[in-house]
Amino acid sequence: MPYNHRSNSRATEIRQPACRQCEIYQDSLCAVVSDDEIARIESIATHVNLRPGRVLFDEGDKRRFVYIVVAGVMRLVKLLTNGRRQITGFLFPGDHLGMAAHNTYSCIAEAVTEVHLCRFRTAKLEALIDDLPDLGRRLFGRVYDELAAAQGQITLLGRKNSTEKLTSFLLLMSERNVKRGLPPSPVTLPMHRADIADYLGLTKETVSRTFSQLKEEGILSLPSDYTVVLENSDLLEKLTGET
Amino acid sequence: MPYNHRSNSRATEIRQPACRQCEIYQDSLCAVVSDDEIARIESIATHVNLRPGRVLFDEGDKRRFVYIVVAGVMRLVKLLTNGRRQITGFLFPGDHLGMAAHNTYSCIAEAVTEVHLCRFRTAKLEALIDDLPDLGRRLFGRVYDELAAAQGQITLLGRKNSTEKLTSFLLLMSERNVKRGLPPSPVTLPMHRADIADYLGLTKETVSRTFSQLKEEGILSLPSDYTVVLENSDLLEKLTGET
DNA sequence: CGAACAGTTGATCGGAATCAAGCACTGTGG
DNA sequence: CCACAGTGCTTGATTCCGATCAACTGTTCG
Repeated sequence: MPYNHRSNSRATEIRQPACRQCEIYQDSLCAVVSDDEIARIESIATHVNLRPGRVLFDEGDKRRFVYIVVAGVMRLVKLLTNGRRQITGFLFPGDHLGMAAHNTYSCIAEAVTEVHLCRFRTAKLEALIDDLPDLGRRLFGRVYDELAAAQGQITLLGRKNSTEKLTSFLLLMSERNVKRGLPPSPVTLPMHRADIADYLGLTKETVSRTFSQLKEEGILSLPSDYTVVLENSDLLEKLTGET
Repeated sequence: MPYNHRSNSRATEIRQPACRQCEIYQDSLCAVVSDDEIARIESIATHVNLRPGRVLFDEGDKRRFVYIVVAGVMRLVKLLTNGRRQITGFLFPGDHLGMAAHNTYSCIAEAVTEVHLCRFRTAKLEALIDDLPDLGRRLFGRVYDELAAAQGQITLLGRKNSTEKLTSFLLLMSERNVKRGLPPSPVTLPMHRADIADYLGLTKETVSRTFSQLKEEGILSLPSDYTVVLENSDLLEKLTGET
């Protein structure tokens, strides 16, 4: 399994719900200012760990919990007939999952790597949101960001070719690095080729071929299967098909 | 132009902002209970009309206004190099557009038909949302619905073939009918074949061929280019590729 | 060691795109 | 009034990109 050698030690340990010490709390919903607010969030939080590949919830399950990813990576999956699979998103530390207007989950949530989650009872969190307007506003902003990201993904899937899809994906991952204060390259891919394929609407063979082609052209190099060095970001950006 | 013969008379007339008399207010954000709330919404609303094809705002424009569709249909568009175009969504009466976490619009908004919109200054609406928790909650629910719809569209674009795409689209339009209290069939398509193609990630030729094939198989009939009669909904549903 | 798994590479196939022509309807001007 | 240009839809012929099928490599783990 990729990535886990890096996250194993931290993700498996059950952390006491000490939000102030949590390394992601500034980037997440829990980025609150007052001690009172954080205490109230803390009081309703419990914790969950997941091994790679494990299902957190299924499409259609009763929506009892909302989660925040503390460590590791999750994937959201939709299934079609013939075993076709679409990954609608990857979730990284600070991202939340399980919020919705309906009382069932709209897709499957699975662990890509070893994962550590913060868990909230839906009703309790929603009550807290009603009580803490700042929390609601932050959640609001998040959801709109997700919606904008979804529009980007729709455009990618509907109109981009395989090279444009993969380069767009790599740039997105690189930008994630920068947001976390890391250098844009190298990019560490926590997921397998098949997951990248199911995210980009391709097959793992095409993903592999496109990687090889970009390597051939000197645009990137692959020190390992899960580490991508962006050798020419300018050229990479030109290949995304975006205006 | 399709559809306009039906909406012309109503959509072109400038309506006084009398929310209680507005035929979509029960289905929209403005579905409030108290007279005070509706009065406050009314007080910040102005009105806009658009001819088919006109651009309401461009991607990257400063986000000054939020809109609600009162009559007609809008499309949200993203452009790529080579003039490629992806429609990320169609907006019908009761739908809103222009809400976001950022201060620029994330895509182009254009009128498909003659359109009548309610318009709100971003800052004023956001202040009102802070003031009226019910309004915020309703908006919240809407956005989550949009997110779930986007996940469906992602799955459609990533993994469905042309027949599955078109049948899924027609069923979606049929369900819209039912929600508005209309019979599931016939479905009136307000947009051209090229718009359907750019929504489904196909070409207009493929859309046309797929319509012909479904007609051939007796699954639907086309009294006109813009009217689809679903002759066999059960079979149509089986063709969507969904589990 | 060998089975299982992930990734790569090669050969072939097929579905949708592309290129092109024709049809139906609409609106316009001589 | 009718010729004709413009627009949108359909249908046909061909092409091409990515899927599929298959073989092989390298790594991990029991």
